[in-house]
Amino acid sequence: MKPTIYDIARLAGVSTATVSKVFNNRGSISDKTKKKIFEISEELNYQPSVVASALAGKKTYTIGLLIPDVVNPFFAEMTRNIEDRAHELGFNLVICNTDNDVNKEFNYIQLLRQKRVDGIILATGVRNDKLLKELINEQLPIALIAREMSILSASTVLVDDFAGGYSAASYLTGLGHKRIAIIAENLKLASSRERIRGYRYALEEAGIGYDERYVKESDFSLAGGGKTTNELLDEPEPPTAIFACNDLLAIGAMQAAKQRGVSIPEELSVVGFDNTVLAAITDPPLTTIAQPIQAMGQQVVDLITQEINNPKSIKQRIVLLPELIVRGSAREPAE
Amino acid sequence: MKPTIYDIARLAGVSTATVSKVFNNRGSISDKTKKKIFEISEELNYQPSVVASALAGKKTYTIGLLIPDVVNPFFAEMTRNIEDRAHELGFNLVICNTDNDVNKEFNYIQLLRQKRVDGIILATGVRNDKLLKELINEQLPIALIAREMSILSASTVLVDDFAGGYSAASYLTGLGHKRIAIIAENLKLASSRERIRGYRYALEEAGIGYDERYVKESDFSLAGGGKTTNELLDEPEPPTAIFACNDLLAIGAMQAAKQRGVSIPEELSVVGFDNTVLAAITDPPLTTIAQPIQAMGQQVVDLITQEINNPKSIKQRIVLLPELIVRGSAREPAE
DNA sequence: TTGAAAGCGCTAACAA
DNA sequence: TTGTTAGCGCTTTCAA
Repeated sequence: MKPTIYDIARLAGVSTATVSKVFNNRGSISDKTKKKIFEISEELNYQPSVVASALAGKKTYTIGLLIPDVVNPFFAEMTRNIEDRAHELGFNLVICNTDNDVNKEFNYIQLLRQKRVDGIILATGVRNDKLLKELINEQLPIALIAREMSILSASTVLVDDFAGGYSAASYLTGLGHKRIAIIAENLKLASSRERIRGYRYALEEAGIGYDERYVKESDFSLAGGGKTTNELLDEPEPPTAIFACNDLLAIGAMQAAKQRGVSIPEELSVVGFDNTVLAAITDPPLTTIAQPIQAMGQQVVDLITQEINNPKSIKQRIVLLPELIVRGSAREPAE
Repeated sequence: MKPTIYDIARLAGVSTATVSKVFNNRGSISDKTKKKIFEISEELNYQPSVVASALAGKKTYTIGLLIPDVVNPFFAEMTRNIEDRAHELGFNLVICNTDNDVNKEFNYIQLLRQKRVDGIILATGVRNDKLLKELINEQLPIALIAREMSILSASTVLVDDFAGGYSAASYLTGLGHKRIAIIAENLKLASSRERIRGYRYALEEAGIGYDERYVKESDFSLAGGGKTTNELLDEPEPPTAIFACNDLLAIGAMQAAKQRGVSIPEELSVVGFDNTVLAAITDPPLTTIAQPIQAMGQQVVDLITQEINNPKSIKQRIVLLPELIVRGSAREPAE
């Protein structure tokens, strides 16, 4: 059998309380007993049970992470950065792929509650307001990353989507483009709407009218980006530049354009969003807006652990600035 | 406070034993009490504590997953498939990014033990034999995916690397290539050696001598693939085809070749391995060897849960066949 | 069909 | 500086 605190106590000739104190670094224990306890623990390869410890009122030291899909490079990077920071602070991460499916989200959240995770990080759009309010009432620390949730008073880390949309579009107007299209992922998302607002602001600033024909919604996939691009290029006055609201859409756009013989960036400029690993791999490499994903990951973890350690700590909303990464997929328009 | 089994029992006018039985579907309880218990649980939103349940001798229903890095698309897909299957079977996944670092591996494994996970899936090359033996002795179910570990008697799921190497190389010989190079990730890995062996076998079968100058080791990165490719192309008799042992290396190879004006596939054919999402994104799209990653993920989870549910179940070693996916990065040699 | 009670491994008063 | 002891929330055996 696995050794328990009792075994250690017995062999060291002390009480379990003493052993517990040694491992938790509380109370004052003589160096001599400490040493003895460590020696014996070492020898038996004692692994204190966080299950028992959690039941006795301490934390489980695990955090749940709900994301749509780790295969999506943006979320993979998010997961990595969150996990890194969590690990630094002594927490493990339980990963949950929801595919943005309401039922899965609900199911995972229930499971995480039963596991008594110390907190939940949401990168997925949980639309079940009732559930969420329950969680908050239950005092289960919740933090949001790259997601808005107005009804919810929860700590949040986001990127300034307006600024992102603005810098993408103004980069394109700066290059001299007049017909600039935007492909957004899901117009219901606050982030999409903000990016569009930034785009619009940039166009107006450049004295270019906002033209609804150039604003498209697409499902979140390569194929979706391609399809929408074809629609755009079929217009009588096709755009000379496309700003896609994420890298995958941008790549779909590039592929579709190439397929019909439209060369990039010569005949069509493309700008993406997210700066995932994919952006460095395409040909030409993708000019895109980088989300400071590492900082974001670190921040959510810091916010949520703060709340875990002090339930009445103030909830914060942190907005980080995105950054334009110029690579090769955009340049001045042809004529 | 969160409702406990006592609250439910009291309100339902029964004992905690009865409530426990109802939730675990054991013993025989009258429909009437069952109904009552469910109603009350519903009302209080009772979430049975798996922490307490685990302490009382049941499972934690969580599995640890050690991978080098989720950002690597191959491991992201692996993680996704494993998580999906685990979730289907009622298990959660704790994700651990080790960067193939021995210390991190050790550290994570200790943490997972303390958390009393029901099992650990290893996709990373834990080189600490002593640790591993301890785990086995401790009866902690371990399963390996895409990794060999001869000393270890643990359930294993792998792809037939020899067959993979063979089919990549024989595809290239079939196209008429005579000077075919191979870039492997880490010659210490059994998988690399097997792929090389398959490659060699195909060459010999085609009557082409095995030439050591064409066998290169590279670190696992885009840059590594690029650097190695440059070395290869600098040879007096440069290869007309490169088989890279993973997609990332293959893409690095393509990028390096393009950069020096060598066009793909006209002047240089490239074949990858893994068939990650990246393969569909490059230009030209990458011809590569697909690992049946979904089946592999499912199988490891099935193997490990089998062992979790029945500690003396027989350990298995499952070998799946890879498949050549022809896209656009390889064709007949020029002259 | 139901319940009493011991125990899982640990923590935290409180006492000594 | 160390120990006693009562839980934490659940499961399970045995009895009723």
